[in-house]
Parts: sequence; C-alpha cells; structure tokens
Amino acid sequence: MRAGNLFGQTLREAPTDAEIPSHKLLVRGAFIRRVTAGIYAWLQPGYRVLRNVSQIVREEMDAAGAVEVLLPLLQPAELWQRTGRWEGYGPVLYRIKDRSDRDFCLAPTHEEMITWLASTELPSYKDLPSIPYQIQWKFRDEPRARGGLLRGREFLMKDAYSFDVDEEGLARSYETMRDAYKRIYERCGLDTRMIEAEAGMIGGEGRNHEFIQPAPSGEDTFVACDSCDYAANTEAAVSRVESSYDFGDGPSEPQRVHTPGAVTVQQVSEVLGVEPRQLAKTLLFKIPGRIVAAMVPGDRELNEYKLAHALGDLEPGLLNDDDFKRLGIAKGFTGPVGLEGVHMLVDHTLKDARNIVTGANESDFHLTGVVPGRDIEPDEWVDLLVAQPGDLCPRCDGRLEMARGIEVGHIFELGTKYTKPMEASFTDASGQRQPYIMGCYGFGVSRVVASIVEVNHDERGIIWPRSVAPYQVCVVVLSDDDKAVSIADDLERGLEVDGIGCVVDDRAGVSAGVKFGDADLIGYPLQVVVGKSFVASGKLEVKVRASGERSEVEATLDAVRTALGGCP
RNA sequence: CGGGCCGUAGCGCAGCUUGGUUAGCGCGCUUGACUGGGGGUCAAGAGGUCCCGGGUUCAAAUCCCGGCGGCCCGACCA
Repeated sequence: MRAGNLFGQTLREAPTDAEIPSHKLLVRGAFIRRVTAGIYAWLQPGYRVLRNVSQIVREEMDAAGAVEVLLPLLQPAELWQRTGRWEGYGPVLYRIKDRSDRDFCLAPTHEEMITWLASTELPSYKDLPSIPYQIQWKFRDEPRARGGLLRGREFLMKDAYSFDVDEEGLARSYETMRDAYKRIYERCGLDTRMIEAEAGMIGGEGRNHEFIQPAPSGEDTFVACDSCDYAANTEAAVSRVESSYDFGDGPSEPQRVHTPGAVTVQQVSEVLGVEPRQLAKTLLFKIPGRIVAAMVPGDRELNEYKLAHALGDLEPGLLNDDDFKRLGIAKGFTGPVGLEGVHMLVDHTLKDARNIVTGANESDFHLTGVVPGRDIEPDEWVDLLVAQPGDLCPRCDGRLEMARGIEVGHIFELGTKYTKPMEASFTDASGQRQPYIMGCYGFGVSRVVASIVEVNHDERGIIWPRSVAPYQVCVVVLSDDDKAVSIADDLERGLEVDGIGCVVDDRAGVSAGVKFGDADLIGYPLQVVVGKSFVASGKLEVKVRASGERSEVEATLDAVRTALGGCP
C-alpha cells in the first residue's frame, strides 16, 4: 500500500469534541470520522484494525467450538413482544415502521432472534450443546453516546449464545467462552480483569462476569481485593464493613430533638454535633403494591441493585413529592420508628448499632438514641451498601481498592430467561420437550479497538501491537534515488507474500518530518527508513515504535523480518 | 431527564461585550519556486447558508424569542 493511496487525511489537531486519547488519536490518524453523535465512519486503516480484531475473535471462537452465523439487523416487533423487551428496552430501542405500518426495530442485541432460530435448528438433545456466534453491528439509542468508539449508538459486537440440555452443560459452555475471552484479550494486547457484575437489561439466573480493561477513561468502577483475586463491579460488589455503629449506651428510649430545616445527613450531623456515621438514612421506595423503607448508615450509599434483588428483582422507584403528601410522610425527616405499613429493610451493618440518630417522621424533628432491634423491628436484615475502598474483602482479610476500567465484554448464564417465554425447546432422551438452558457472551469489537489505543499510546500517537496493527511495517522513503525506490518495492512485496501488511510512504514533496510524524501517529509497529544513508552505505535504519529504539540493519527482507520480531 | 458550556471555511480558533467597509487568523488544500532525515521557506490562490427560523433596526455573525445540533458532569446503561 502506498501512503498516498490511503483514503483519508491525518490531522495535526483533534476536533474539540474529542476528549479521551483513543478518540483524539483515532480521528487524527484518519482511522475514523464522526458522522453524528455516537456514529462513526471507518476509514481504511481503522477498518483494517477492526477486521484484525474480528479475525482474532473468529479464530478463538472457532477453536472453542462455536459456529459463526449472521443474523439480521432489522427485526420484526413480534419477536421482541414475546419476551416483553419491546417495552422493556424503552427509548434505547430504535423503532422503525415499514410501508404497511408494521413495527420493526434495529437490533440492540440478538437473544430473541437466536432463540427463535434454535427451536428449528436444534430440535434434539443430540444437537446440543451448540454455541452459535456472530460479529454484527448493534444499535442502541444511548442516552449519552461518549468517548468516540467507547460508547457508540452503532457499534460492532461479537455475540455468542450457548444452548445446553442442563445447568452442568451451561457451566461448561460458560467456562469455555470465559477461557476463549481471556485468550482473545491477550492476543489483542489488552490486560483485562474478569469481575463479578450486575446482569442489567440482559438479565439471567446464574453467574455473570464482566471483562474490564483498567483505564482512567473507563466508565465503570470496580473494586478489587489487594490480597486475593476477588474483583467486582461496584454495582455488584459485596464487602464487609469494618467500623462499628455501636455508639454506646444511650437513653432508655429514643429522644425527640428539634432539627429545624436540617434535611441532609450533613446538616443534621452539624445541628446535633455528631459524626455523619452516627446517623442512619431511611429511604422510601415504591414497588407495585407496597412501600419499602431501606435504612443504611449515614456515611454510606444505598446500592439500588441490591435493594432490587432483596425485593425479588422488582425495580424500586424513589417516592416523589406527591407520594409523600399522599402518605402524609415528612420528606427529609423519615425514620424507622413509628413508620406504619411499610416493608422495612435494614442494612445488616446496623445489627449491632446503638444510640444512633434517625428521622422522627415529623417535620423538623429527629430521634436520637435509637437502637435497632429494641426500638424498631425490621422485616429483613440485608446487605444494602455500595462497597467503598477500604472495606474488607468478602472472601479474605484483604482490603478493597477501587479502580476504573472499560467494559470490553460481558458473559451471562441466562438459564431459561429467554427460552421459556419464547417456548424454545428441544426433545430430550425420554421424548419430553425441555427448554434450552442458555448463556450469552458479548464482546465489544469496536470498543476493544478504542481500548487498545487507550492502553497503547504516547504523546506522539498510537502504538499498535502487531497482532492488530493496520499495517505492521511502514517504509519511509526519503530519497527518490532509483535504488531507494526499488528496495522499498522489494520490501513491500516480500512482506506481503508473508501476509505482513506494509505501507510505503513515498509521497512526493512531503517532508521527512511529516512522514515521520504520520508514521508515529498512525502507530505502525516498525518503521523502516530508506534515505540518503541507504544510498550511501546500503544499510537501512529501523525504528521500533513502542520503544523508540533505532538501529541499522542490512537491506534485506530477513533483516526487516528479524527487526519486526522485536516489536510487541 | 437535571446542571454547565459551545455552534463562524475540512480542522483549531478570533470577531459578538458597545450592531455599521469586502468577516479575519493558524493549520490543511491548489499552483509555482526553493528545500530535502523529525510536521521547512517564500510567493500567488481557492474555499463561508457566520447552525436554523422568526423578531427588533436604516443596518444583525453581533441584540431579543423559539428551535435544532454538539460536548462535559450527573442520572441511566453491554
């Protein structure tokens, strides 16, 4: 490939809308162009990287026994109505009507489609297990697209789905995919961490894990133990709280104190001259048919996912002002004592609490000296806290640390979540119809491209690992001497025979500085310089992009291959 | 959906406060010359619905109203 034939222009400055390194560098290097929020055109080098990542995924999926298919992007509403996700997906689902007013959507994921196909293609237990997968575009009308390729409204995903006869089979499929994922990330030059996670919109009944690439630009926060391998998304993390909420003997019964206008934990603790942790927050939620109170220490956050799980996976909504008015509850002064007709969940760290402060259920008043178990009788003691750095690990005596990362994959044991409502079943050995036991395995292909750049760049540009680089070698031609031109041709041809992509930058009238700048920005793993020193001495200069190391080598294909072998 | 900021040439920006020649600058692009190992120099050019609509005014990029689009933080989410 001649540098002059690439479709695209490198930019010296990144557009203002780009903030994170991968977005800036991918745009500057002419890998991608923004069309509108969250939608990108892939230019030639970008598309090559995307294909390289896809190919690694394909090889590992095939090696793991998965089989590649291709499912439609445009799907009829009926399919989605069967699982309730036509409504459930809400505004994130792109909806379209055809000429006769039938509803369609652009697929945000493909569980419905693959499950619908399974019944006809996998009728017998003899057909199982089966793991179809595809590499296909997904469409989600995100509330906030951001970070270039990190969160797009259109993005490329590898999605695999496993169908098994029973839970044991699912566990095996799950582990097969998990191991394949580890190999894929490694081959892409990423150093991901597998963590426990929330299942979210995909749902499911069993295990689910996220693969996270640690990076400051990542959107996910996770906690990790400093001494064992426990790691979990903050949404799902379990932790042990070290500090005690026992504030000693207090009065023999709660005391009503005047706290005019003090609504927040901060305000109340200032008015009463106590630490925020001596307070307990009582938050009220509604779920169909009842009101729920959730109580946590004043210095801690409530984890709404944990609350939802404690309530049988119903989604609790915070009470609004009208609800408070209707129920006659004093907003800002809610407390557990005397709260009638609500289901009360109290975080288990408060089990041994004594002498704490709560709302009095009366405007401008709080109660001090409250003792859970004596003054209030919770319906349930449960874990309701968002894990914090410094908390103790649930598995060992280590401490949890917090970090940010990019979610580059998410795998789920679904069980029968989709196969039951869609009546997808096979015939077992005894002739009975059974729902498939299903798993699904998402891998963000375009997001991985961005993640690789997040992790592999410097102030000059991208540093692609060889495995995914758009081209592995750039021959920078700085002389129009016949010898220089012909060695560049020879190298390109020779490398291409080996399947090694090579760009020859022989653009006329372009200064050496521009060529070097582009080569560094685009991030070819190896640069080979053919200039006046070659004309004079017959030696080539090679530069390893990652280390910046330069050396002189013989002007032979073998010497260049050897130099390339020294690149990451 | 809440808070903040922003829309002027392909990209980055100035001009707007205080309305008034032909709307400017850098990069990039075109042509020519020089140059030729880290974004080089000189000269000449091309390129604009000043986001859209309405209003005020003799006169609007500039002031007012409404809309659309974008970015960031939060909420939410693979």
